[in-house]
Parts: sequence; structure tokens; C-alpha cells
Amino acid sequence: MENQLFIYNTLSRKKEEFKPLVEGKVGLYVCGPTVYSDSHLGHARPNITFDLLFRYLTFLGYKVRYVRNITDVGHLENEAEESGEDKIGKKARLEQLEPMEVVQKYLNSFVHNMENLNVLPPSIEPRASGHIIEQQQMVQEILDNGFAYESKGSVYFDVEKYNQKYKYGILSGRNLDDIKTNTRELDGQSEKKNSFDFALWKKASPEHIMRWPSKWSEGFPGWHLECSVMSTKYLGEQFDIHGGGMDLTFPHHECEIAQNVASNGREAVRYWMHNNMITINGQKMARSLGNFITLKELFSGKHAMLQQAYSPMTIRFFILQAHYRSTIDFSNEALQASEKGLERLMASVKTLGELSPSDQSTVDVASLKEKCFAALSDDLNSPIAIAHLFDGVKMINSIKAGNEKISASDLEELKTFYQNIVFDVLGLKEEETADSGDNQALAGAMELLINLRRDAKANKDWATADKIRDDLSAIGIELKDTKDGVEWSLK
RNA sequence: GGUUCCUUGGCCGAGUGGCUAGGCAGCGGUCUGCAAAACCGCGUACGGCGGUUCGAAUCCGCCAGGAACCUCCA
Repeated sequence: MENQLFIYNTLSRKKEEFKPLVEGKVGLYVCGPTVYSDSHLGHARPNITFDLLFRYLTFLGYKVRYVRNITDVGHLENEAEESGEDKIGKKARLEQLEPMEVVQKYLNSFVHNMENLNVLPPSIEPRASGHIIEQQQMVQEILDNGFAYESKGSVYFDVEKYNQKYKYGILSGRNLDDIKTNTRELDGQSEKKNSFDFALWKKASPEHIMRWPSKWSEGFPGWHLECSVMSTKYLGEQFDIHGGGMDLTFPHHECEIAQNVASNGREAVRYWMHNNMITINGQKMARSLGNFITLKELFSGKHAMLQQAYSPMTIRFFILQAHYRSTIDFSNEALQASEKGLERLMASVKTLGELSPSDQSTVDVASLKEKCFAALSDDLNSPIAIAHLFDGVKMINSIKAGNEKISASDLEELKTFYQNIVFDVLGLKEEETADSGDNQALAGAMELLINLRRDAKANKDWATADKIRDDLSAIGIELKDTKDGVEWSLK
């Protein structure tokens, strides 16, 4: 392993050296999507962040089991409205679909988006609806251990009682007294002993269509239970890393800890990692705030706030150019900057393949490599790693221009390094263009036009040469005269 | 109101005590029939006011502005 990895642990609020529970193996759990609508830009962040972690751990030689859940039983939409419906049930009513049809539709959409973003599929993608029995078992364990109570067919976690033996709020830095005085009183909480108690099992109201039988009532599992249950099932009572968005720290992850401790007697997670939010005009992008742009809209450019379409790799690169614990602000300008930067980086990768070695090097490949991995090992500092990569771009271009030299062995090392970091770890990829061979007819026609223009130029017939170039440009095809011939691309 | 955090050059975004990232835009140049692209070169910024220090964007205090969580949320 090249470097010792340090990661920021939300529990301790500092960077800690990462040491897995079992030598050479890592258990990783990340809160996945609730599949009731199309994913937006904000959802891309945790998936890309933890994809980077997954890829880097794998690169370092760990055998990683990455579990990312699919929430398909629905959380409560809004308790204050006393609707008792969950998100998925509500949407299903609106669209006249079966709840599981809605789940499938948006699950497919999510998977498609992730493939576009080159996010690797996790090792296991468990669905909450497939673990109802296990969730009921955990509810019973918590009841048996005396940290929950039944009320009108629902089961609630007894936070006060839990707090007497353990401490509630260790992750988010809260204490129960503060929560008591500051928790807003919501309607429909008369069943609970305290407003901050949370549901483990919820009795379904008559209009609630997603429901399962249980000894307490026909109902559905509480908001936070599935993650405790599925992480335990697939990673064990204790595992290495749990990730998710910062907005899940409280109450979701706090409740998860309480559930694990209440049922198993000890904390499950050793390192908690939280990614920050994507903002738009300085405010968090969120479905509930209505200021979101879906990934589909970004890829197609069809949204009032978008000046153009942005490719999946541009989105990925944009996200990787900020550290995962910082907010990152969306704007067309920022995205366009990422697009240009990525183009330059990928162009240099191509150039790298064309370099010829010299008998010795005037460049320091080893140092570049070391700095890059050091950055990634420092709590996944991808922006720094990318900055060093741009130093590499300069190195590659200078070699190409004849200003620097590289030995055959250094060249091999540099190629391997770029393969490792750009493709394997950062997960970038070449995006398909029309000239990549999937459209033979167009490629043939372009060759013809390029040859006609070449002949016109040879005859100093600039009018014809420029007409070909300008007219192609008008229909969205860009010609580039390079030293090595004419290149074309769809714009 | 409580808890936590942020404020960096035109824009995005790193950086936790001295060596003063990176990208985009801009400017100058090379190349080119012209243009675009590409390449090379150029930017001493760190909210305000105090303090600690030989030295602070970086530590401490106050002030101003903003955000997240406290309710579903990535």
C-alpha cells in the first residue's frame, strides 16, 4: 500500500488513521437513494464521493464489501400533515401506479444515472422491502432490551431511557437536555412519550398502501431502521466505514447508532464519513426547497437555469474538483470551467500515449505520483490530487513540445500512474463522440468533406475552405486544424 | 432560540503559522492563409477590527455577513 490513509471521522471530529477491523478487508455502508423521483445533482455527490472511496480502497489493495441500500418502503412524507402516507405511497396515488412500479421506475432511472456518472455498482444493494422480517426482529430485540415501547400498534424508541444507560447524540454533538428544550412540538405525537422518540414500527393508516403484517399491527418499519438492520446483516455487528450526506447526521445516523447499541449492546460503526451539500445561489439544493436540477436535465441541458448541456463526466469532474466536506456551489460558469479543464486533462492523456522516450529524464515522475497519492490519502483530497495531475499535463505537453525529456521506464511509470489515477481511482472516462467509430456513414462523409477542404486549401481557395468549416460549425460539427491533421467533433 | 460550520484574486476551489495550489476567464506570445483549437508565459488574494508571534489566510477575541442541522432531505 502506497500511503497510509487518513479519513475524517465525524465521531471524533478529526482526521484519523484508517485501520480496518480485519486486516486487508473493509466493510463500507452508504445511505442510498429513496426511489420515488428522479435523482438530482445533489444526489450525485455522495455517490461519487463514496465511489471514489470505494475505488481508492480497492486500489490500495483492500478487499471491500460496499453496501448501499435502496429505500423502497418510503419514509413519512410529513408528520405535521398527519397524512400517515409515505412518500412512495403518495406518489403512487398521484400517478395511478402500484407502489412497486414507482419504485422500479425510479430505481431504473437511478441505476442509469449512476452508470452515466461511471459510479461503480456496490457489492450489495439491499432493498428495505426485502428485509421486513429482519427489521421486525430488530424491533423485537430493542423491545426485549427495554429501549422501546408499544403504543397503539406502533413501536417507538425510548430515547430518554436509552440516554440513561448510553449517551444519545454522540455523533451530532447534541445532548438530550438541549433537544428537550429545542425540539419543535409537532402534531400527531400524542402516541409518543416524548416528542424526540422515533418510530421503529408504524401502524399504517387506512389510506397507507405500503404495509406489512406484524405482531404489533399492519404497518411499515420506521425511518431509520433499515440501515441498522441491513448493515448488520451484511457487514456484521461492527464494521469499518459508514457514509452519507451531512444532512443525515441528525437524526438519521444518530438514531441508527441508538438502534444498534440498543439491540446489540455496542456501536456498529468505527468511522463515520459525511459529504457536504451542493448549493445553488448559496443555498442547499434539495427537493423540498424546489431548487434542484435533475441529472437528466443536466445531461440534456433542458432546464431554465442551464445555459447548455453538461456531460456526465463534466459533472463528475466538477464534484471531484471540490473536497467532499466542503460545500460546492452550482453555476453554469463553474460547470463550464470544469468542462474545459476536463477536456484539457483528457487531451493530455491522449498525448501521453504518443510520447517517445529519450535515454534519460528531465522530469520527476516519482515525485508527481507521490504527491498525488499523498493527497488522496489525506482524507480523499481529490482537488489537490487533480491539481497535481495538471502539473502532469504541463509535464506531458512539455515533453511533446521537446522542452523536456522522459526515459522509457519513466514513461511507462507515468502511463501506469495516469491509468491508475485518472481512470481507476477518479473514475473518469473518455466520453463517446461520433468519430469514435459508432457511426461509419458520418465518419465517411466527414472524411470526404475534410479532403475537399484540404484540396481547396491547397489551391488557396480560402472561400471554399472556410465555407466548409463554417457551415459544418453551424450544424454542430467543429473542425480543428492540428499539426497532425484535421480533427472533428460534435459540439 | 439551540448546536455546528463557513467567508480566499473576475468565477470555481485548495491550503491550519514562514516555502505564498489548481482549473476557468483575462492579458501577452508561438502556431495558422484567417480563425478556432493547442501550447508557452503572466495574477502575492485571503470579510472588518484588535491581539498572540521574529513572522498569520492559517492561532485567540470581538464585529459583520452567510450556511447546515434542530422536520422529510444526499
